[in-house]
Amino acid sequence: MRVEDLPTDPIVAAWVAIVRAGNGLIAAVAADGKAAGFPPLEWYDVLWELERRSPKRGLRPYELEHGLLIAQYNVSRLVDRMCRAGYIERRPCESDARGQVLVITDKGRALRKKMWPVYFASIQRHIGSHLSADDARALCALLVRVVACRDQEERRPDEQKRR
Amino acid sequence: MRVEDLPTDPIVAAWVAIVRAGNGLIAAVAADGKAAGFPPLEWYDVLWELERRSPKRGLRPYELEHGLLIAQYNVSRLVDRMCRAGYIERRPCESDARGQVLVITDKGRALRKKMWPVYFASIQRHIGSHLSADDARALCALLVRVVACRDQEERRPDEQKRR
DNA sequence: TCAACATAGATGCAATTGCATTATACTACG
DNA sequence: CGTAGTATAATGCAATTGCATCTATGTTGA
Repeated sequence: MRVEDLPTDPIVAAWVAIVRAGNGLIAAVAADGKAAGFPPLEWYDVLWELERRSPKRGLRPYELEHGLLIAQYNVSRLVDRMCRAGYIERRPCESDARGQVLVITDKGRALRKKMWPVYFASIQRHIGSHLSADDARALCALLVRVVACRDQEERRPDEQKRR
Repeated sequence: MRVEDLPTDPIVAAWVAIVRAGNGLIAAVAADGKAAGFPPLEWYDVLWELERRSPKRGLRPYELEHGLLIAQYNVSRLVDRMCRAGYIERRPCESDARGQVLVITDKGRALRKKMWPVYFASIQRHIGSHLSADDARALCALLVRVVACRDQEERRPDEQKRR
């Protein structure tokens, strides 16, 4: 991708650049993970959410849904697969009989620990080798503004289509 | 998304921010398109590539593959669907009997023309209302560096896993 | 208290994607 | 030339996703 190829309207150019960079990076990092024989990138995110946000507490599926921006029916099935693989566990939820609490297993913790160095190296290679720490911070600052604002907007009116 | 939620390592934070922003924006803009009754976002990209890069020439499927970062087998089937819908056409390729040339139809041009204002407004709403033109340009400059460099790397060695 | 409505999660079915492989045509080199 | 190797595109089949709907439980208010 070169600057010259982007649309002249700076906002539209930003849209194209974000989408392209996002897709390209995800594809590259996911490919490294797969080459190492790991399950999908997504599984890492779930394991990480469960591990850090649940010292003993666990997470409700809808919290995963919101945190990772996965559709509800896909959370349901992703959790199925990860339970079947033995990386996480469903437990009944004491405060709400409709719900459940998801907990990472030892096997899940072990997998996450094994995955991280690979993904870390991949991220460093694909991003870190081309941006300084300051560049990276500047990039974050800009991106955070876009996403933070968008969230607020969408959470206000009615909230049925979240993705 | 807030800066405080990002990992402390600035490179990893950039990775998270790019992925989150990319997914979030795509979901938001795609939702607007769907609400307007349009086919998937992806179709717009194909129509646009064909329209601008083919005054009379058309594009080879593998050019779409590289340009839009879609896997070869998915290009093949995406083209099927869009042909069936009448928005594009396959034509035999004169210089290479294995291949074909894709061309946008009048119906396709009309669809793209109808889609653009909707997507443009959506992009403005989700990005433009939160970034100045200069912010947007700065963002592009940073993202382009990441992606441009990554491309070069991956095109060098052997090139089997592209997206 | 109970009816009306909202929320958590699962699921049937169709559409799409990923993976592996195939068919066909081009290219290069002995 | 002829053959080994490579590039273009398609496809069978399994896995995943999207959409619509469903069940069960929680919440609210007359």
